[in-house]
Amino acid sequence: MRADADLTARARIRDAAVNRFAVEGFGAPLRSIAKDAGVSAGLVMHHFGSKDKLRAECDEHLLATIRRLKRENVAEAAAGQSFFHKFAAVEENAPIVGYVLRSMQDGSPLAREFIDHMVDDAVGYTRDGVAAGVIVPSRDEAARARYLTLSSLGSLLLEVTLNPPSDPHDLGAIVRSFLNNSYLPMLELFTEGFLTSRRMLDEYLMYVPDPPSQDEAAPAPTPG
Amino acid sequence: MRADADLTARARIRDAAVNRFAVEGFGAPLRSIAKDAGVSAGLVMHHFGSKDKLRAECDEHLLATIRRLKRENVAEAAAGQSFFHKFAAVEENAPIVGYVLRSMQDGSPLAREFIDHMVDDAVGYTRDGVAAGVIVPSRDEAARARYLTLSSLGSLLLEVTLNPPSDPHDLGAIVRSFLNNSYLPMLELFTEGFLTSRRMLDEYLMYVPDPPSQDEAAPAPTPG
DNA sequence: CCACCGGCTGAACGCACGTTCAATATGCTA
DNA sequence: TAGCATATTGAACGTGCGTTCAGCCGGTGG
Repeated sequence: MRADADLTARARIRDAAVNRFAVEGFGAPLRSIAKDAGVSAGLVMHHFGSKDKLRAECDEHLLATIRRLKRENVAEAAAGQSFFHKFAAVEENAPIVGYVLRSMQDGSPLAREFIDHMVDDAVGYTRDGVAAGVIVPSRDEAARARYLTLSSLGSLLLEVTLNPPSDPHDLGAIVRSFLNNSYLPMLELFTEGFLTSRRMLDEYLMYVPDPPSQDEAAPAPTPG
Repeated sequence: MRADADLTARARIRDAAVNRFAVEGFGAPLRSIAKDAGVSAGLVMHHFGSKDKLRAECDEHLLATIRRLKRENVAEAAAGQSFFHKFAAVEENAPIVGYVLRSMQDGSPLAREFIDHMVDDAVGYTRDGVAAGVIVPSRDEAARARYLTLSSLGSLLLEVTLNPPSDPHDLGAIVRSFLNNSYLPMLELFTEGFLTSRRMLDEYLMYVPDPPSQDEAAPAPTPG
């Protein structure tokens, strides 16, 4: 609460932590974070109390940043490619993307909140798209939005996990290449589908109640 | 080598390691693995040399088991649902699934090999399905197979990471509930698509060369 | 001037972990 | 029986980590 000297020290540590966490994961040593920020490890404790508190503040700060970026880019968001479109700007804010991916990797509350936001956004986009007639309606819009979001983020997470970038700057290239490889099959699937007949879908619809059923352990339509 | 006394000790340790790794991840302490197996930590070192060697042997053993299970179930594998169908038997071999998911989570070579196998299987299944006329052809079958496999496995990984089971037996319930929630949107997407017009796909096809183009920035999934 | 207070440091503590080692028990071989 | 290899243990070592602590430095108030 003092002058800028205080704030800059805290901010430097926080940013260094975000970068280290994004690159090495949350097992990154506190001492290397401190070194990146040009301070001692003790000072980190003095300012944040513990490593967990530091991470919590990073979470909070990143969530705020993400919300701001979303608000700024909400005009450009187009239905149908919204999940990916946001990551197109990954080059400029690679640390954020890396941090979020690391959060997904260890299932932190930030990942849960981020994903829930993405699902909510997807619900809105698909609702608009369906209303505009460019997206086919679903029998369970919420389930579809969650399915599409989890598929997109999950496959990205898997790809980055299998090919981890050493330099955080490489993350942009990896994400971009992933999108390039995904775009054709995704568009094909979205416009032409995958199955030629309705048989499997119709059979499934005969077995389960059609309304949106958030269920925990319903008897699956085990074929065979 | 020797009598069953030797084998059982090694095997007990290996199985205990698989279980612990599946439940807690690969950071699980060697001492708790040893306790699960009813032996001392030193004996684990004596038999396996190091924790990494123990894990390598777990990897090897699981890959062999997976290959065997695949061979046994290959008759039941049906195109289009093959990725999921395999996991339907998750209740009986939850440790295997948990271990593989943990491997994906940290991007080990086992995960890479497992996924490459899954992609290869998907290529085969879709080829058969296309030949039989039940699956629509793709302009890049390899890319589609990889896309579908990464999406399925990635979303499952994400779901399990966000809702980690404490008891490995719960893993089956989580996977089953995930499949239940995914099945409708997946079947809808596979049979009815997502977009109502071909515009985005056609526009994309105008911009890129249509033949299968493996991007340069990404390490290509070079088969064998 | 002195006293104080917060930013800041380096050294040290304590813990959990992988690993090593000397010692003991249990066979098998000659 | 002696002798030797193997299975097994408990204690100890070394390390990396988060965290604690006593103290230094610089500015501010009295």
